[in-house]
Amino acid sequence: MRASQLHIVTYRNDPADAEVTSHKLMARAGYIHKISAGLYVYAPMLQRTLRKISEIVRQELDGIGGQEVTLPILQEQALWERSGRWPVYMASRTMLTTKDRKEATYGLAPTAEEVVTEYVSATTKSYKQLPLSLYQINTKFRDELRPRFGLMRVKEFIMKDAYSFDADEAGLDARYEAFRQAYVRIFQRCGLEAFGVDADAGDIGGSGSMEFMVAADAGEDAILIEEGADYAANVEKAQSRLVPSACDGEAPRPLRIEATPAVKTVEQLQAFFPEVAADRMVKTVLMMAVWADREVPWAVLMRGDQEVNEVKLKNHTGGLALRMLTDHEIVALTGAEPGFAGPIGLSSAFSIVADESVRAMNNLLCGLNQTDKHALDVNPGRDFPLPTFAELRTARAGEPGPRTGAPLIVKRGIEVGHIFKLGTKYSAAMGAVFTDEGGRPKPFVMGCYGIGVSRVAASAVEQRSDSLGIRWPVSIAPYEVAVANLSPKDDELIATAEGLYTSLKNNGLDALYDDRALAAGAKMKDLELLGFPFVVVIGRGTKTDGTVELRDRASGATETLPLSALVETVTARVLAARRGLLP
RNA sequence: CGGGGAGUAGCGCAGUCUGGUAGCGCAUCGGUUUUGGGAACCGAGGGCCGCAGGUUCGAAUCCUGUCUCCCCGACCA
Repeated sequence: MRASQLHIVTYRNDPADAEVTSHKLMARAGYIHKISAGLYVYAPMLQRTLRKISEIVRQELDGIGGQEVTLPILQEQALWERSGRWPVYMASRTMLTTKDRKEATYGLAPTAEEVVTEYVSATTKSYKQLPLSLYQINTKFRDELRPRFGLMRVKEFIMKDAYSFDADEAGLDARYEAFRQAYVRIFQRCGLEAFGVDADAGDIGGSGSMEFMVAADAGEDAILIEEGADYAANVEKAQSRLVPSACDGEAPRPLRIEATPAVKTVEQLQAFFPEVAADRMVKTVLMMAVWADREVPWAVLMRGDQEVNEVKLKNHTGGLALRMLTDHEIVALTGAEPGFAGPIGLSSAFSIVADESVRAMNNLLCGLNQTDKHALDVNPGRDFPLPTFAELRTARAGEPGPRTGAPLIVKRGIEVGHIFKLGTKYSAAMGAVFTDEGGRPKPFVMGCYGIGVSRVAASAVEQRSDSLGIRWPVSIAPYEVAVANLSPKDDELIATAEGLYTSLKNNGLDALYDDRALAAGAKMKDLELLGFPFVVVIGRGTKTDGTVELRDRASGATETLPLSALVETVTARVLAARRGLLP
């Protein structure tokens, strides 16, 4: 293709509202154009990249028996009521909704478990039709609380969503593993350094789930990694070994109650009682678990030097969402100002749970629901009833990992894929059954598998860019090689450039001929910003000694080659790069 | 939704405090000269100063309301 015929629009300034690299570069290079918050035009050049990513996804999923379908984006409320997810998505307000002329309410697909389960239920009646893996590459909608970072978090995005249906758990395990391996290959072929981590299943639900992360400083997720132990987990899910407190198992001392005027936080308490370390304190975190039709206040007892993990807590409560209590609610429910809640004399309105870190503590310091007072040398079981215990702590970098005890390190990551073992969550709820070998109805055993296609493109930019601009992997670059003639008025050089371009195209390369009448510097800057993996430069040298330059955008290397060797060399390079990305 | 910031030409910004004919750089269009690292000169076009109301002889500027966008938190591919 000739660059002069393409809609290429680049800018010299970053857009003022861009924060992260991929947003800045994609906007400057004209790949995206914002229409409103979280809504972007994908320009023609980006469309080529998205098409290539989609094609890699198709090849790999077809390779494990996936079949492509298209599912409706408009999904009626009644269908979501049957799975029980409508109130969940209403509570988190994740789903955009709309009404038709009959005032029937529809959700705009954030994901499609209900629709695909309905479809498979209606069309799949026998175990002989299983296993079945269906996927689509389609627009998804999420009413994000805060869209940001360019294509990273948007209201409308392209997702590949796949769903597997098996007769039993063993089948699901096999399917899940096949998808996991396909995902590894997909991200590798897209030129991304991605790795799998243990993850929370969130609103999708199910028994097991793994996220695929691209390491990048701009990533919104924190991942804890136990080196040498094959353990990596999203901080939402990560565990660590607890470092014991000095007070664990101490011989109980008599209870004391001290006046602590206006001393509310662990920090303030440490200043007030310098002899009591934070890990001898128990804080009482008050949260409201929210359902569609009710709310239940929860009190969480947590060792003073630890933090509550809200995802773990939400899962423990079974609520659809969590929120902080208002100051007014705290006073009404505990009888004390905020900052003085504690397990002693706590209202029975609260459901109470303690983190495992509290289990062995004795002689601890905590609140007793009286303003401006705290209790010391408190002993669980003696001074307040033993609560149930659960693992609710947020694991932190530096703590010993759960496998070998090697210290956890933290990395930032962008979530590009997520796979889930759903089991029978949806099929059982929606009555989606097949007939098994014994002639009995059984719910499908399901898995679901997502890849953020547009996010993959942004991640590639995020992970591989340099100060000059984007560096696309060969496999997903809009064009693999650009031929740039720096003397756009020299007929001889024009002919040379066109000849090279045609030969490269005839060799099956995805080549671009940059025939735009730009000054040499401007043209080179532009091609570097746009991120084509290889650039062939024709100019003065071509005229004087019959050489051309071959530039490798990834390495920054420039080679000078005789004109006669150029086509063969570039073709070999591109083909090698394509192969290098194959597993 | 809570807290902080911003809306002036396609993009990046100044002007607002202290009211008085709307500016700069880049981009765009025409012309001449250029052509290996974001060229030079000459000329041109482009604005409801986010929107609505108010104060004033006069509002980008002051006041009120409202919408939008960005940043920090909860959500997720």
